Amino acid sequence: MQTFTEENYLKTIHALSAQSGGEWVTTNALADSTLTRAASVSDMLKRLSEKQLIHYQKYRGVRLTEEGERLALKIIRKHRLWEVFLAEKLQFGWDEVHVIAEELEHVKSERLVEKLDAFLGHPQFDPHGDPIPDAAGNMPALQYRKLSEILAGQNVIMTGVSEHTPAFLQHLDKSGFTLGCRLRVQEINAFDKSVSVQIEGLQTLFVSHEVAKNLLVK
Amino acid sequence: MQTFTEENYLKTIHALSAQSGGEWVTTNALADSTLTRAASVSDMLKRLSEKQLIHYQKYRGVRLTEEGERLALKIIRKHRLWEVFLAEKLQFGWDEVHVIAEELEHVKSERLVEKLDAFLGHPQFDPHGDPIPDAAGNMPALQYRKLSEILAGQNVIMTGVSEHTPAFLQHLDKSGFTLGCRLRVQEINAFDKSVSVQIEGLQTLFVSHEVAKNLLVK
DNA sequence: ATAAATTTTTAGATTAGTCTAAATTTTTAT
DNA sequence: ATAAAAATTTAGACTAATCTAAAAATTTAT
Repeated sequence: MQTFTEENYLKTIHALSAQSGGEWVTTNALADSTLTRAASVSDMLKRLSEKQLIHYQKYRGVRLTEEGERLALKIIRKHRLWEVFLAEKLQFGWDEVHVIAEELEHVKSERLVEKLDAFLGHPQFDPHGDPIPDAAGNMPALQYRKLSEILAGQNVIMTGVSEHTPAFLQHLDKSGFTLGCRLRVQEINAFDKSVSVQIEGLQTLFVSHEVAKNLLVK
Repeated sequence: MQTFTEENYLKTIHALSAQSGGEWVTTNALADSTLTRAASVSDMLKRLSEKQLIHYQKYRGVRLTEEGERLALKIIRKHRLWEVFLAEKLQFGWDEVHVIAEELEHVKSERLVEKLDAFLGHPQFDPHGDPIPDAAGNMPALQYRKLSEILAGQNVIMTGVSEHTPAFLQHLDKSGFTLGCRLRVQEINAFDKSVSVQIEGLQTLFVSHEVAKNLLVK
């Protein structure tokens, strides 16, 4: 049985590892993500390594063992299912669900997760478009592109975001972006790579390259 | 801000205090209820006292301050709302909801509680018939009697239970008792005080005095 | 009313998770 | 290739929550 904190480390290691394409995760990267000091991370890595949840080589970094991966995916599954619950059933905004799900994800009942999943109709994606692993830990592999990579004249559908901060999500709300909306890229500014986008049914607007990089489409 | 453990102490002090009709709660009673040792309780009482959440007199016992009471009621509110969610929305049995709600009750979002309350239709009672405090901490005062106090020949409605163990609740399930069911007390055994009860629509059955004491009716 | 029994508190240790400061290892730059 | 910089680990300390064993206070029983 893992503690709250251990679960958070596993989740963070998984995220950083996925983000870097399967690379070994470094102590400092973990310290940044968990808002602790490198020394604290070292201590925790020793503990997780003893529990066989990570492969740990001093000074080199870590990656999850199979068991660690399994546990991380369980936590991610719970986190995303709760996010769906909060957004769809309780009408929370997509900018609000993450913080609350950070607590709910640690509630420890298998039956609860499976019943919640059924109650929600076995959703495949969370309110940010992130895929929800199934009970066996299988994650719907999704191929997407960044809006910043789309050529002028193309039509796409918004499928997700790669930045989850409330500030970013609220900005999208204000602009009129919602998951599933149809977009037409009209022009790309050669100088600053900002994009002029037409959201179907709404007016055309300008999106900075910074924003476009974090908007996922297909 | 309180820790998980502090919240549990407040909740337990509230329960023991209510149970004893407002008496000061003793260290040993708390040790029994929280499954810890008296020494640990003493330590915690000192801490809660410093935080002004309890009135604590060494060797005498404790009771909640106004602030402590307010917090305890918030936790009880959350606990019971989650129990309703688990039973009504996720189809958990009334013997299963308590353990899971023990974890959910510590999730810290005011907005979450209020939205959950609205989603559930502002329920007044949890799946065991216990009243749910409102956002201001007001608890619907309920008057009930124990089935063991009802005279032969009387008709009553089952409104709650005063024993929440899975074993007891499963026993009631097997017998056919459900919240709100109509009961007719047919006879009381003079020797062992066991009660013969007719559950409306079902057959007559015998209930021990022990069980009858924990069945609440009006 | 005082001795015995019970309850409660204190003293001192332990564990998980954190910290700062110092030591060590690895990487980078010349 | 070696010195400087950066990253990581170790050492030692702190807090919350727990424990056991011993001391102190209260209650009970004669």
